[in-house]
Amino acid sequence: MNPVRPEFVPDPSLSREQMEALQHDIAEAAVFADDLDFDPTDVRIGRHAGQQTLTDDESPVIVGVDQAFLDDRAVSAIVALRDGEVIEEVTAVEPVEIPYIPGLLSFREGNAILAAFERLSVTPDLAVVDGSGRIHFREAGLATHIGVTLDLPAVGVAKNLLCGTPARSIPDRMLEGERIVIEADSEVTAPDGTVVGYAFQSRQYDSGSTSINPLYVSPGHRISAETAVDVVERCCGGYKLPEPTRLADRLADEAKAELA
DNA sequence: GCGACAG
DNA sequence: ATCTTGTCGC
Repeated sequence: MNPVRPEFVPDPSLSREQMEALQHDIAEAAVFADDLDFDPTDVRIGRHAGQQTLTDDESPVIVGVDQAFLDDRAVSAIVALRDGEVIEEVTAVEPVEIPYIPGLLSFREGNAILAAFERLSVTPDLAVVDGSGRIHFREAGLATHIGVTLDLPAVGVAKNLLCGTPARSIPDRMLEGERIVIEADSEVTAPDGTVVGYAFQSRQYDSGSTSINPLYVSPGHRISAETAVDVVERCCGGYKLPEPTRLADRLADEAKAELA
């Protein structure tokens, strides 16, 4: 698929000010409420896979998106799943123009991701992107940028919190399935207290001294914070990361190995 | 000025 | 994200 909003395609040659201005425009175009063409409860990946009661073409197509890097090149990988089964895999390699800058990640990785989407033949119902969505200084993280540019429902899944404040302190050990609201604070453009995402414990050990950290889930586009977590939970299959992300991560590593 | 900061 | 073997714990 191709950009529906070409004016939002990330241009790494922009000045920092221009990048931030574009993010403000993207945030205004973003929809942080459910506007999905499928029923979230029909997402059955991981442990729910195969228990589908819908016909194939009624099951939502979920794509996982992840990147790997080699020198000054970014490898973007997309894995499309329907009812827990891989139906398509694509990769794309693009040169990276700028270094990693907190808050401007989409300008570093965005073009590789969009190039991969151009190679994708199926039309996804939802994208699970590695990184933040609305949990971002200007409410325009990678998942939001990609989602709005393609007008594709998207959720952001990050392993660390970029900004925002947990409604209650995150304990050393969260219980599996537990959720803690992440609210906007003075560093986020949204009014203080706005729910911009959730800390979500997708997996946890039964006991012991070691524990797994939660995921930070936030809406990217056309989905609410609550539904974003619901669908991510339905995408998990016994591991910390949702299955679409794990598969895309592995595919990106394999594609990277082919480059070396 | 200080601290904080997805991948 | 990436560089990397063994190793501690379940």
